[in-house]
Amino acid sequence: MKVVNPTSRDIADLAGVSQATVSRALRNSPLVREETRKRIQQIARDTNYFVNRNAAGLRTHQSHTIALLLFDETDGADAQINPFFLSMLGYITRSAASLGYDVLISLQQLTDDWHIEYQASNRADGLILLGYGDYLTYREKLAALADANTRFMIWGPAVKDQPGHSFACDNESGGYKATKHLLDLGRKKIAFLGITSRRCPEFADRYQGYCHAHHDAGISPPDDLRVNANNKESHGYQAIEELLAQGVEFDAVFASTDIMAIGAMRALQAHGLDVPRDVAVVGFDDFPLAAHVTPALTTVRQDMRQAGEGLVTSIVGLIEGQPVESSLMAPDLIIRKSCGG
Amino acid sequence: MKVVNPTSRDIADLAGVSQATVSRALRNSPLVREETRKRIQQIARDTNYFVNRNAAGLRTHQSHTIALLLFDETDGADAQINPFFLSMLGYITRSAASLGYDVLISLQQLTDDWHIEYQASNRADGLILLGYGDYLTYREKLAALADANTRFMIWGPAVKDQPGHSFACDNESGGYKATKHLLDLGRKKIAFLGITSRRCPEFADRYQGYCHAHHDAGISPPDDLRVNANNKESHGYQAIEELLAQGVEFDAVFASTDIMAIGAMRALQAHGLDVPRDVAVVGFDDFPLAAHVTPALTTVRQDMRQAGEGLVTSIVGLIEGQPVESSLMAPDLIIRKSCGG
DNA sequence: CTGAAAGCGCTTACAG
DNA sequence: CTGAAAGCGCTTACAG
Repeated sequence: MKVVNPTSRDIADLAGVSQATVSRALRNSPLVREETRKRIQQIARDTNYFVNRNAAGLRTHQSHTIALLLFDETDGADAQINPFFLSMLGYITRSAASLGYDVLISLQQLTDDWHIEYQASNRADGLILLGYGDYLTYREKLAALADANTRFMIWGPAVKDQPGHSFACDNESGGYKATKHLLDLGRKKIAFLGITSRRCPEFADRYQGYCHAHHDAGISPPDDLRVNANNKESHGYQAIEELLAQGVEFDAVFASTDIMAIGAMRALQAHGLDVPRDVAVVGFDDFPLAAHVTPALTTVRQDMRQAGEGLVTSIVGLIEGQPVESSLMAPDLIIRKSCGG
Repeated sequence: MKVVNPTSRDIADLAGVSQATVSRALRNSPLVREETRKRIQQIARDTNYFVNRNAAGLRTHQSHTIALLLFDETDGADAQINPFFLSMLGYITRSAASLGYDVLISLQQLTDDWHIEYQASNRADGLILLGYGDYLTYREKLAALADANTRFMIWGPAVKDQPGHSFACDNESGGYKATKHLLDLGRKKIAFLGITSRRCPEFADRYQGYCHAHHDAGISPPDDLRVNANNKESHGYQAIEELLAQGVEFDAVFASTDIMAIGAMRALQAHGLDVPRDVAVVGFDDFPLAAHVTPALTTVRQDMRQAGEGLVTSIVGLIEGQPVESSLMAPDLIIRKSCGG
């Protein structure tokens, strides 16, 4: 009973059956008699036998592994991952496990030459792409992936003609809710922080929601209150300083992400302005910090659990040949303290 | 030039050499002539060929993969991972990548039957174990892992006779620094939050440091100020309520983790006590929230980068047969606002 | 420096 | 229901 690294052949010898029968028994094939199957499975358990994944994978051309590719436009020095994406990780891992898949993670610079390799090398059956980045660079890579018949799911809005499938929250609706909330509270001059170009579809969609809410309120969205800012705290900070330096008046800020919102709050506070009395602030994401800063940040929550599970279900669907549609989930406005009211 | 899923044989045909030569060329074997090697590598690039990992792994009995096993005593419902461990993830992934290893992640309940399987199935060459848990349950599992000749690194203190190797910060020194800081600020009655039993060696070590600092100051550590608490915000909260309910006096709190510290701060504030004026608070970990709560938390920082890299270097060393020692890194006291001073 | 050949440990048609 | 056999795509002794 004591074999060092048992193979299915060892189990077969122990059970007095052929190796093929062991293989069938362990995969619960109906072709093998129940009594035989149970006996074999017991022996496998007793000997700590586990099917060699490399051998099985080589035969079946499957790895039962999903590669999670996180990319970020951050500078390579710091290996800190955007906490917003990190919070999805647990859900992704768990739902992958429940469907019988392992999760391989990889951090990539957006500029890296990624990664047809994961699937081509049979390390993963499919990819989940997570990150905010420049859509134009991004898109080229997606096309290359699609060309290579790689299966992948993108976290992000379904952009017209974009290769592959995606899953995201309804960013426009989120932007609308955030802005309407501010408007309903009587705020008149709402600054928008984020990139509005089509290079960043999620931010652009949030901006669309912002505009839409203004129009519905009979206001045309003020152009001088739109500040380009990247998804970094320091950029949120700078954006506010710019606005202040220009002497533009504003009584609210809608930041495209919580990270920017927090930078913005700090800048406001550093300049002696009270949040929310002088300036109300809304973020987007509801990342872990949001509830803990002072004042607690009102924000648009994306349900990370739904996101993680949706992404995994879809990629597994793609892998297993089921039809998959890109889809959107509805975000919720989480009202805390940063808008007063 | 257009092959769908090329194998080394396809590359061989294209290059007019044998398949063996392709294999050698791609592994940069000195056995193949430079000109030949370059030509083959070029063809591989042009055709998007990547070595099939399953086949290579089957031959070599290596996966070039590290499994990262995160376990937590949290209830399974919530798949949120302790942000402290999450912050190590980026560093682990990057340093693994730089050494040519992939990272597989898995969440486990401490009660799960883990995971000889990862190595036995050839999915991973070695394991990194990350989590706080009950040492007694834990230890049994470690012994099973060691029995199965699994290579693993534990994040945590090297406990006497514990199977395997570990890497951690010097928890006792950290506890000492935190407590001495409080004592130096004139605090006299310092509550300790955490489990002090040997079931939780890291917390017990932090407590040792706490006692040690008291002794060095000529004080014997007060026993009625020691409250058992698990690594959850709610437990930190409850611990303070208990102390308050009992009417024990205290002017400072040393919590074994930032998570507990934050729960403690909230409880204090909820009861109208000012932090740090009435009660100073120190945490441990310097997890992402610590700098952002109000007042910003003074805490003992464990260098996550050093931790991640240390863990990876060690497990790769173990995999590649180099001698590896368990070791400790020095933690730093990060002074912010929660102790005044 | 290169090739022919064996074999890693499985899965699955094929035959019975 | 079970077994003998082929073959997945590599790596690496062995021979030249």
